[in-house]
Amino acid sequence: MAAQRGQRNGVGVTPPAPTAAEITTPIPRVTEVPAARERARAIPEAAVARLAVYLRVLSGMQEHGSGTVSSEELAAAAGVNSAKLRKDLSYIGSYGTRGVGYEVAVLIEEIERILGLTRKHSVAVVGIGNLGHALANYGGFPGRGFPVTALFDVDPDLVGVPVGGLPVGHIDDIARVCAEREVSIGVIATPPPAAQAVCDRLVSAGVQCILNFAPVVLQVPDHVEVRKVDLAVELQVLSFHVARRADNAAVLAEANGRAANGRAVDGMVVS
Amino acid sequence: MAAQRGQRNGVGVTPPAPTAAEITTPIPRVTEVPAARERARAIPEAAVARLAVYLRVLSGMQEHGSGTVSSEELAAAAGVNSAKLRKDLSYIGSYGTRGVGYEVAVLIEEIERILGLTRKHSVAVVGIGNLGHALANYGGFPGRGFPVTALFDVDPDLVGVPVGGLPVGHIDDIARVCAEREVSIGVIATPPPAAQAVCDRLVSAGVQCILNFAPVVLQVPDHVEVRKVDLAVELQVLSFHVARRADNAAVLAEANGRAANGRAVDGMVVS
DNA sequence: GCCTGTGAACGGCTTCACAGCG
DNA sequence: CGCTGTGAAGCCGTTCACAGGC
Repeated sequence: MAAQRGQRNGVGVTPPAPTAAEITTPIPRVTEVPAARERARAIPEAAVARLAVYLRVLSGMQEHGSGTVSSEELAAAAGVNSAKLRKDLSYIGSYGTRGVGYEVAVLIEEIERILGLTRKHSVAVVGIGNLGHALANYGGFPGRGFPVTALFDVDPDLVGVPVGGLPVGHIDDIARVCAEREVSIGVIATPPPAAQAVCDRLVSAGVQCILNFAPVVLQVPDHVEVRKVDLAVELQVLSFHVARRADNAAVLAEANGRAANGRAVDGMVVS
Repeated sequence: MAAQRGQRNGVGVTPPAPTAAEITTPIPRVTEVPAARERARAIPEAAVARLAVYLRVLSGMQEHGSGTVSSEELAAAAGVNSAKLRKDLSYIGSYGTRGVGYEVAVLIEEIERILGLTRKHSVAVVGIGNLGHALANYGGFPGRGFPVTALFDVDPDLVGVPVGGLPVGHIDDIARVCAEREVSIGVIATPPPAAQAVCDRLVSAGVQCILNFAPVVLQVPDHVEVRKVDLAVELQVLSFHVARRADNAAVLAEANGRAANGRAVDGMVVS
């Protein structure tokens, strides 16, 4: 995956072009917790994403009645190695028992706390086409905690039509409706040309987190967090691997032909 | 986001536990191109994903009639810094002109070549629910080059029904149909419990690249490439940022209260 | 003079390996 | 003795800064 992250906006880094705010505000204000005082906020983004995966695996284990897991078991189920898993868990605290493992219920609780899943996050979906429909019908979104509370589109024929039990609103009402329903996450599922404008509207409406399905690089202020899901990119990355595989196969055929008599390098089934 | 990648299976690295193949195969076969001989295969995965983004931006520029771009312009449009862009492009060769920039047409061609987009990649979608419908209707998939040539589901009511102009096939025919239509990419859009079984079937059918939308960690052989798109994870990562923001805001309110008289750290609008 | 291409420095994530504790 | 928790090492991707050409 692939997340869209802006420049790291580290404190003290000179930005390419100073923003208006920086020029016109003579008295700076503390806007980032000083490194010394950061309260374990040092969880790598990659680890955060994995924590979400562990959480899902743990939920499955809890349903199957497991009370305890070792790092080895959990790691296998999550598709990572156990050292990485233990490191990831160590970022959120020490909730395991040496010689035994982790209590499933405890881990679930702690991960949910860290991920902020104890509070509900109201979601708005903008763009009720094929994808928007699918998203709206997900119904409450994965694992609960992300209720879809607003749908928007420009098409007048769609406005008012209920999708997934929720009537579609007109895009011009974004600001008002998002404020009323305290939307904290905006999902953009519009055609590419509309995406930036929709994004701007969401941002002015106070939405600070955006999940973007449109194949467009969104420009947003520093305080807004964007993650993107880009089908074209995913397919093209896979395409790259297909091509690489084909190339390697060609080279390997040749290599194996040449070095047919002696041992070569190392073995691994390639089909 | 976030790609699912197995252990790096580097040549010469002792695996945690030797596989059956390694134990029972006395004569190893070359299955990976030796480091010395690798033909610029050293493109970081992250760079590959960005190349796909550059490609899209470049296509837009070409339509708007631009013949040339500087690294600065292209980088801005793609949302990265220019150093990274130049580094990424350097992985595929030296196609720029010093003092001038890059020719749009040339870059497009070279990136397409590297990404393997000169050949078509036939796509099969499995699981024709909400999401599957949306994917099938994308019609030919982004930017051409990824024609959807097969749809599958278990539901007998769906089999035979045309979706996006293509009749849905039964899941039991995966192997035959994928072979016939030379499917190189399988897309899994099934409910979670079915995902692993579908994946296994795709793999036995010879599909080596999988795009997984099901919230499940797929277990696949080493030679199969899996990328996953995980809505729950994306939302939970955003949730984490919401929570972090809230925490910081609390701490900052306190900090600004305390240090109200003197300058603090550095400025940046936080809303 | 300007912009590309890239070695080198840097930083952050991953892996290792073992101390620490139940 | 087993498994967690973690400093340290290693590795890889990003950023810097400037040499190299046009």
